[in-house]
Order: sequence, then C-alpha cells, then structure tokens
Amino acid sequence: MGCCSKPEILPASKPERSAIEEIIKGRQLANQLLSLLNHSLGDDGSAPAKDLVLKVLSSFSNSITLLSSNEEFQLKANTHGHKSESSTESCMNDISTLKDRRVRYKRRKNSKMWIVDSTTPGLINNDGHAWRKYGQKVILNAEHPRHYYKCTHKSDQGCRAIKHVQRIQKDPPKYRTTYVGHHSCRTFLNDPRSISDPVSEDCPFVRMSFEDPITAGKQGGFFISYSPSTAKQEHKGEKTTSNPINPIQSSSWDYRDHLLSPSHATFDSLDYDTIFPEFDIGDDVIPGVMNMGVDFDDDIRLFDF
DNA sequence: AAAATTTGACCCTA
DNA sequence: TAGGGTCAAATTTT
Repeated sequence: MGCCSKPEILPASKPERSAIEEIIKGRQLANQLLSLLNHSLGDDGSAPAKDLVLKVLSSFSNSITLLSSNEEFQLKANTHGHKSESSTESCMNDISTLKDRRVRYKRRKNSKMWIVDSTTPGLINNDGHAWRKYGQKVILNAEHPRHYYKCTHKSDQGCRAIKHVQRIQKDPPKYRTTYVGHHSCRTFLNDPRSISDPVSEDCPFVRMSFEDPITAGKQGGFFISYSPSTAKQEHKGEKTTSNPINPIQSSSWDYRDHLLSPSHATFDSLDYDTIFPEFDIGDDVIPGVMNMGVDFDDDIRLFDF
C-alpha cells in the first residue's frame, strides 16, 4: 500500500532471534553462577564476584530488551517512510514536525507490566529511579485521578520505563502503581543496587523473605527490601496533587519502612499479550495475592501467596 | 535558566 | 465513539 500503509509490527528476524536465545542462555548461566557464589561463599565473601555477575546479568537483560522490543522494529519501519494510517496526508512530506511525532506515538501493548498495591507510599516512590510526570487523567468511576510518569532518562538514555499511580482507596489510603517496561537507563538515583522494579529481570537485588527478623514473623508476612535512596527524588512532597504519595526520604533509610504483609501490598506481574496473551488483568488484582516475576533462572517466575 | 509540573488537545484501541 | 494514554506548550518551581 505504498508509503502510507499502516506500519506492521515486524517480527524479529532469524538471526535476531538466535541472538536473543544466545543471550538468554548466557543470562541463565550467569544466574547459575550467581547462586553458586551465594551458596559457596556466603553473603560477604564474594562481593566483587557477585557485583561482576550482576553487571553481566544486567547487560544480558538490557540486550534482550533491546533486541526483542517490537517497537524498535516499528521504528525501523517508520524511518523508512511508513506512517500510521491516521496521518496519510503527512505522507506528502517526510519532514518530522512536532505534530508528526505526535501522530507516531504507539501504545505499548507488549511491554512487561506489573502492579504494586501498597499502603506504604515509600515503597512506591523511593524505588531508586527518577520519574517525571507527563500526564494526569480522570478515570471513569474512579474517585482519584491517575498520574502518569516516565523515566527521567527517557530523553538522554532512551529509557522506556513508565509507571502510573492511582489512589484506589481512601481509608486506609491505598495506592496502585502500575509499572510498564523495564529501565534501560543505567543511572540509579542512589546505590546502584536499588531497584524500582521488584519483578524486573534485571533485578537480582530484590530480596524476598518470610522471615523478617523483626516483624514479619509476628505478622506472618513477607518483606521486600532494597537499598536506601539518597539522591534526587521524583517529587517534592505533598504540595502538588499530582503526587499523592511522596515522602521525602531521609538518609536514614530503614528497611522496616518497607515491610509488607499481604494485607499491605499486592504484586501482580505479567507480560501481558506475550506471556499470558489470554489474560487481561484490567483492574483486577486479587487482594492478598502476590504474583512476582523474579527472574533469576527463567524468564518469568510466579510466586503465589 | 533549567528542570519539573500542569493541562488541554491529540491519538489509539476496544 | 468513549475512555484512557501520550504529547507538548505554558506555567511553576528550583
């Protein structure tokens, strides 16, 4: 259909698929090495080696993300003169105006997506990445608007991670954060081990335990821990309505602030349309259930609580 | 001045 | 066509 046909999502070519498979294999091997290090040397004795392995894992994951992103292939199509059908007139000229760019944006249906419900705002906000708000929407039948954030490093590093946050319950306050896509940026706000993405495949740093030494035993819960945030935070406090959940974190981070129990938070992780094409999560996250895709060995691992 | 947020308009999908 | 996601100019904050 000439230059004005709707751009198709181009599948990865065979060499590209092979490359992905090869990288996945490498990542699995690195994961095995990591668990070997954990078992044989303990937590303290192998820090440099572990750091190295973690860097390797991160590199693998980023490579996979880059290679497997359909949107990257779409981009190729676009750069060869394809436009969406809603902009047929713009086929007359390929000059990329601001309006043209707007026409081109694509929703991400194939991105990894997971949901965090929490009554603990700190967990959502101090996730180790810098976010910039780019929109706010009133949602039908929802009492509170939804706030849209993208990674601050979208412009400089092309990081495609986004999240949206919505208050879903008034009393007690409860917030739902939906993360879409993994961070490809390399800049963490703080300790490089901090992580925003509790189910990221780049995330060997998240620790899950049923044996919280302080309170979990009492609560029968689990906890997620990650490193303290000391650098710039995504927001500046409660003064704007756009950020209902935004405590400024002090340097004295305490993992107990991030203790969770099933009654405090739910996680739901899926790569919808890809991993579970038949599964439409909508707004239905089963309370008290945590499906957590921690990717240590395979592409997805689910934990049901 | 630069960075971040707000907000109305545009675009996509069901 | 409605609802939701994104863009980008205008505005505010740092």
